[in-house]
Amino acid sequence: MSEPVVTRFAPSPTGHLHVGGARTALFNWALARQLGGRFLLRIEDTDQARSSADAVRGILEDLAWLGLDWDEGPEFETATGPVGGDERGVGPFFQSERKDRYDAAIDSLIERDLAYPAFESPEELDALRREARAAKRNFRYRRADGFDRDAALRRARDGEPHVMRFRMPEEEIEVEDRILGQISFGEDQLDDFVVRKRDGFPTYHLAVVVDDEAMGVSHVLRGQEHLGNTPRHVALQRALGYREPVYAHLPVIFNPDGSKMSKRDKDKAARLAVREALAEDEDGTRARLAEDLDLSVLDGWLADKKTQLSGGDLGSIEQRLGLELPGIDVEDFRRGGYLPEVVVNFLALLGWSSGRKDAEGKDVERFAPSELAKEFNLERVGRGNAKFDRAKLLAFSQETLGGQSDAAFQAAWEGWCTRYEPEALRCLEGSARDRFATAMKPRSRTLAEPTAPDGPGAFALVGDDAYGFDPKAVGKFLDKGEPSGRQLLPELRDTLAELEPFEPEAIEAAMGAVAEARGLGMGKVAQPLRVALTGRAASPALGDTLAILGRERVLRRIERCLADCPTT
RNA sequence: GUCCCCAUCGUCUAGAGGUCAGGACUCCGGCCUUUCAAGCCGGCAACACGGGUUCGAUUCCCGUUGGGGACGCCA
Repeated sequence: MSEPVVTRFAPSPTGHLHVGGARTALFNWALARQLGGRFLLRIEDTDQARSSADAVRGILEDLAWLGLDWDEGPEFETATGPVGGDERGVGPFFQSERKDRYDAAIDSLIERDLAYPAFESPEELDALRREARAAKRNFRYRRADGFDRDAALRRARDGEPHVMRFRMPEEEIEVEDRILGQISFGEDQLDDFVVRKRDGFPTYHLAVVVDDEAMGVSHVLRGQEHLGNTPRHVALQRALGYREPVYAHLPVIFNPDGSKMSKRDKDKAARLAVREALAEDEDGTRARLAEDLDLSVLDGWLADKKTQLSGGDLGSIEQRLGLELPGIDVEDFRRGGYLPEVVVNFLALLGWSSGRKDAEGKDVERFAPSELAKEFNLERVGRGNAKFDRAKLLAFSQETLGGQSDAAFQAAWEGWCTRYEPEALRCLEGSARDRFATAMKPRSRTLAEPTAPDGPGAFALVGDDAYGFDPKAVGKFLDKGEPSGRQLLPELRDTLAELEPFEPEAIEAAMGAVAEARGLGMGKVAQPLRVALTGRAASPALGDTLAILGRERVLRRIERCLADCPTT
């Protein structure tokens, strides 16, 4: 009888969930769903220095927002109910709480002389590595020939600082990867890696193997950067008498420039910008950043490119320095106004394709999460790395938004506003808000665009005397013509002042009647009005534009235009 | 430097010996129209190179080149 299917996502809580991690989580989730197995979430917080409770919460939130519900793992309340738990009793799911299990495994290795204490300091090892590099050699740690096991064990027991290293078998290790095929690693490139750190915590390699066994993980789906770790894990499994899971390594996700998309990209960009700003104006920059940042933290971060700042700190740097940091975290896309199902769909296509065509012979590439859960498979995961194409993501987003019902779009948009732009909602009430949302639907690629300062909805959100007039539009539609748009405005104002009801259809009809009475095309009336009301030559349909603003604001704006708009 | 992985339009990809090499995104036209969008129609654009194998290679093999990843007491 075959083992039940269990997949897992095992992030380390050192920052937000980024796109690469989200894709890994998604594929694990989809595979578990497709195979009727369980999807498990485990928090890998064995790095005491870099883990934080905030980061854990952030990752759970991001996962829940994406709709990747986990069957086992930390308990969490989502919009659709609780997720997580420990039905099979395989928890806890925080590695920091499982230390005794790792110790037991390590002890069993030590007893059988499969692991041993090593006393080199990090500095010594560093020197050895540099030396090897300089001599164009590869550094591999192997236990010395004359190693005195008893003496080493005694020194360790006596409290001398040490790590425990695993005795990597001196043989070639073959890995069967479900995506990449057979891969073999020569004995000469494997070394005695650390299984227990100086601080007593297990390393990732040890912990992952122990936990996957204890939790019955059957399929390990992870990024290709882990490929080289696999022989270590396999060797450990064999030494410990564990089952060997199915391995599948996912292609890497790239930035548009071809570099690997990394959770550290934002820090990288910010660090660069801060350095530049510092070079230009040291004191001024420091003063500006000090307003909401701890400068000692900042200096440490500047000095060590492996450290990451919190999202909040990064955000304030972004703001203070007027930068635009690259979006790589799930939260960036949420704030950017993308629907979770759009993000999920797009992520799914980064490395996977259905291979199906529709009736017209077009590739099927739009998938709801539930469809992914049915259709996803390892066989159709590609081997080539993929660039993250924001333009295509945007197109997906626009198409999805446009395909929603007016009510669904509005609900999603209001939800986004409540979280990120509550002010905007206060400018628009009742039917004006409904009309605004409906008018924005085909004009928005994301939920953030309706309220964007230069977006299609800006005209309605700005004060009646706060918008500027585009000189080109004024020249063309207000100043030119016989009669000029400007000359037409008073009549339009008077008509509008009396019009009942003040609604799109009636407005369009009334404006059409004015045009017809004067023997003009609709454009001769609509465009001047548009410019007067919005300052620009482009806006939603005329009736909608006026109805969204409402009679009062329309009249006020026409007056202002007549009084203040300069002639070109 | 060592090891590992990868290679079809600019990007994401379909293709599993014989196809006009298909689709999507981007870009460019056109239609629609009171503007901007949306929508509809159309267009540009690819098998990295060199050897094999084969009647026939985008497809199989080898090499070259190019890209990427890993070489932590991070995960």
